[in-house]
Amino acid sequence: MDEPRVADVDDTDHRLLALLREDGRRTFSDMAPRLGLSVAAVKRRVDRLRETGVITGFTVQVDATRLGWGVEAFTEVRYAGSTPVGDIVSTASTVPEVQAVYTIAGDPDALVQVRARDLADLQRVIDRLRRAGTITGTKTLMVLGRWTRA
Amino acid sequence: MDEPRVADVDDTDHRLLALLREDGRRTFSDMAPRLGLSVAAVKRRVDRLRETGVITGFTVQVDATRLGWGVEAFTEVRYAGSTPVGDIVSTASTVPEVQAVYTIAGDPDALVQVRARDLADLQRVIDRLRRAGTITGTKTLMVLGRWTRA
DNA sequence: CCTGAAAAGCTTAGGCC
DNA sequence: GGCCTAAGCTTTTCAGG
Repeated sequence: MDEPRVADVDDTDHRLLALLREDGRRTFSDMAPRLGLSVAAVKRRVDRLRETGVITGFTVQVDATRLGWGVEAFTEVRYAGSTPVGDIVSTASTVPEVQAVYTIAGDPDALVQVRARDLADLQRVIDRLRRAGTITGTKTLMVLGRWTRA
Repeated sequence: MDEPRVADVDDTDHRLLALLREDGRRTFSDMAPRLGLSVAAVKRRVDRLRETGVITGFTVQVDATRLGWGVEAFTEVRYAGSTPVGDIVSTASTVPEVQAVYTIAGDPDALVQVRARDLADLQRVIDRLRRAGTITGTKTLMVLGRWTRA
């Protein structure tokens, strides 16, 4: 558990990660010629990047709108100083609509990313968040549009 | 281009997507028995989910901290009413540290997610954002901790 | 229209240099 | 890092419901 915070990652590793960010299902034999390496060398690098914790996993990217989850929002949460940080996270993470919880230095205390079916659903989620711990206030930012890298 | 906003996705599709969210490199033959389908049926479903735009792609998940990008923040941006929405997005997206730009209804006008090497780097990014369009103010929320679904 | 089964070709895993 | 081989996976094709 005493691993270095920053792993040794050379330029080839960065190019490899860029290829996998573009398409996480690329095969080793697809990447090998692009990187100027043998197929086995690519596999060894990917294995090493997983072992050193640089690569934490692979996932599918889904268009939530096409699944009927068309409402996106960020809710800023402020709570009493006595509330442990973990409380808001553990409560929020049980709500399926909550995608991410960021604990923040200063004001607000946390930022909660939400994906909801509709506005009534969003309302329900916010109500639920307000019941967690000793929350003193929330402010919800409705997302109109988004641009995401890659 | 006149596709339905919400695609037909049955329960098996949802279970399939859950498996791929867990591990985007799962093989069809790994998923087939878990879904109670043949290998070919799984492939056909994945192909269909891509064609209908439900699956937009596959990607690798990387621990930015281990790559030396240890600072994460959200910057709220407020700008003059005359500034077109696209301006802030097109400017911000040219900054490599900017991970995502969310345009917001109300106040603030946008929320910019940033990954920076250190605080000096973050400062540079915020300065750059402030020079974009006619920005009237920014407020940066420093991320102390994060919880993300999956 | 949907599904499942089989075969060729390709990819991966692991040992070796 | 490269090369090799066995095992496993993907893709296509074909037949059935």
